[in-house]
Amino acid sequence: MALTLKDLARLANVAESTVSRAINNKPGVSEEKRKEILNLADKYNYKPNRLAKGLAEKRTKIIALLLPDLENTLSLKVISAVEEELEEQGYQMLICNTKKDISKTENYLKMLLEDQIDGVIILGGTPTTGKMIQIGLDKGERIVLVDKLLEEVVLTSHLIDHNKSGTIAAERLFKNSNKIKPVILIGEENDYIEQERLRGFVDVCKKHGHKPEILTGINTRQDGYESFFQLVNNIDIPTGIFFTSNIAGIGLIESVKTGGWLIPDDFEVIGCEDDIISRISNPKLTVIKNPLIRMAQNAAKSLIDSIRSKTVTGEVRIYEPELVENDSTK
Amino acid sequence: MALTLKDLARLANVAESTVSRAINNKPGVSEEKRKEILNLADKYNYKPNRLAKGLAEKRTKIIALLLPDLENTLSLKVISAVEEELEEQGYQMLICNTKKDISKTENYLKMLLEDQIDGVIILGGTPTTGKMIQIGLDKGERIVLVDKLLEEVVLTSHLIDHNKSGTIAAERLFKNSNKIKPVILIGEENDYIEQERLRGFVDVCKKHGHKPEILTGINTRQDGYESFFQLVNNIDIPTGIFFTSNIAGIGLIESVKTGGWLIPDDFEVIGCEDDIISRISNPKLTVIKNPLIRMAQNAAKSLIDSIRSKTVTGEVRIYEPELVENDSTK
DNA sequence: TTGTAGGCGTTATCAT
DNA sequence: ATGATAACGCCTACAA
Repeated sequence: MALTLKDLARLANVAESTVSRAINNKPGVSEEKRKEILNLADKYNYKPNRLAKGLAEKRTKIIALLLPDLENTLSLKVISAVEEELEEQGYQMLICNTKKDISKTENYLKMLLEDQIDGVIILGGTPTTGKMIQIGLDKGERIVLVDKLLEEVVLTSHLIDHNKSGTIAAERLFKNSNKIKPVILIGEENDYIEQERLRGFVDVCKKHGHKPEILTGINTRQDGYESFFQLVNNIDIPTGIFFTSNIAGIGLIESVKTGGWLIPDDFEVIGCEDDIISRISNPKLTVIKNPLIRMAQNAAKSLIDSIRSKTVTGEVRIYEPELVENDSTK
Repeated sequence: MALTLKDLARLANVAESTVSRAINNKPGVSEEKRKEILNLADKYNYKPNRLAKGLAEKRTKIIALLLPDLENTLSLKVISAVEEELEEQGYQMLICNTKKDISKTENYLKMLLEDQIDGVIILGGTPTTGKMIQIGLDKGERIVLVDKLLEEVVLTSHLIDHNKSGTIAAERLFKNSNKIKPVILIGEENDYIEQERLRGFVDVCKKHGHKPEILTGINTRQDGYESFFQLVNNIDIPTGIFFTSNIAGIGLIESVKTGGWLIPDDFEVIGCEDDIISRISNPKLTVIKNPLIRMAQNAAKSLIDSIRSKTVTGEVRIYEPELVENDSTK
């Protein structure tokens, strides 16, 4: 069993409180004693017990990261970014795969309330209820949102301007010619993010005198593959396609190629997310890149800041997506 | 602030110890009182404090997952599998990205020693020292290894027969013809896993009267792309290539195609790991698949088992890789 | 500057 | 079957 603070006190012939002060760099100890105690602590490799400390201080230096799922590399990116930031600050991270199950989220927020974790980062796609929001309010800034819009309450949020993704994509497609036929493939029709992208895309198309063809429910590779058949009856060359799921995009590209068409000559396509899929695809995809890593880092930072300072900013930061040009556009 | 056990005791007009017994389903409470207390607990939504419980019981229901990095989807798979298993058992998971830094590993093992976490799962690639091993011994079965061979000490381990990966790959390449020219591309030459794969591959080649061409240090896409130039001087058709890095394999395939050769007609290739890369690749890669998810699940299970039962098995389980046939072989 | 003592929320030991 | 009470390891008034 490891050394405790009490042991250290005995060894140094001082009271526990003195050791505590020395260890935590708090005033009220003579430099002499502090040095002595610190040396002893070092010598015996003393490590404070997080549990006891947490119990006494009502903070644990652990934060929870709530994710909608653990399926795509996106989650990994966020995990990695948050972990790195937290580790630097001496915090630890609990992963919660909500699988979009709302009760999991609730459990973690309860832990927050009970001082068993210091804060929560919620990634977009994680479901929430009104009840939780109240908790968020009570606890002020100990919840931060990443790529998740919550209208009912003001929480520190790091948001992506998804509308802009749509506009950037459309504008890129019209860059070379106004005569390109615009198509957009989205997933869940009712999803806020997808709606924003769609809106941005449609708006720019209008500006160019076009009304884009809109295909919804395109999530999987198979969906993407089959979506081409819906376009094929009245094909106009050139056609420009923006899809919000890269894996669906891969499917689309396959069927475009199978049909004997060329990318980017006949079809120009733009994907969402600069990931392994877009980089491996042939041709390499031109994509709209979201600064997720930066967002996740900042989220972790702002969370820790607010835990430390106990201030409530309710700050909302908007991040701009950007175009990454590759070979699927000309 | 949430309700405590003490509050509950007051509400029920009983002693704290009685509430504790009731809550934890321990004997020594009349059914009558137990019902009453449980009802109260439910009504007031009582949740025991993990920290206090951990402090008193000397266990935390938290385990640490030590990873070499958070770069590839492999880590995500393991995280996901372990998380799922633990969640079912009421455990939580702390992610530790060691970045192959040995001191990080040590910190977590120290936490183990200090009862701040209940167990550790170490994934292959994470560095360890002799000192830690001693800790492992002291603590018996609270450490389990996944795809990591530790010869100095007997710990519960879940290992992959990487040698077999090599033999399966080679045998598949020789399946259609004995005249195929075997090539193997590996990464770090001194890595145990890579050596095993190489050994298995070479052995089978020998059996077929061949001595394979061996290229080492092939890790990145670029490496893979360039590796082809090393073969190109004396090309024999057909050639069969086994690479242990899929991303390098993608590079190789690109340069094969660029050279005007066909896969699988001229070159048959086999990769390692059934992942997003192998599935998206064109042609879809025939690969050696490792049952990592199953291993990770079992590791989590065996860890919890040994925590619960406090028994030491030192069990070593070997998992067999298997061939997944796709379109990069004929 | 230093020490004493009570508390954080729970479990466990010993009486009753 | 119950209830006090002392741990668990640390922090923090308050006192000296």
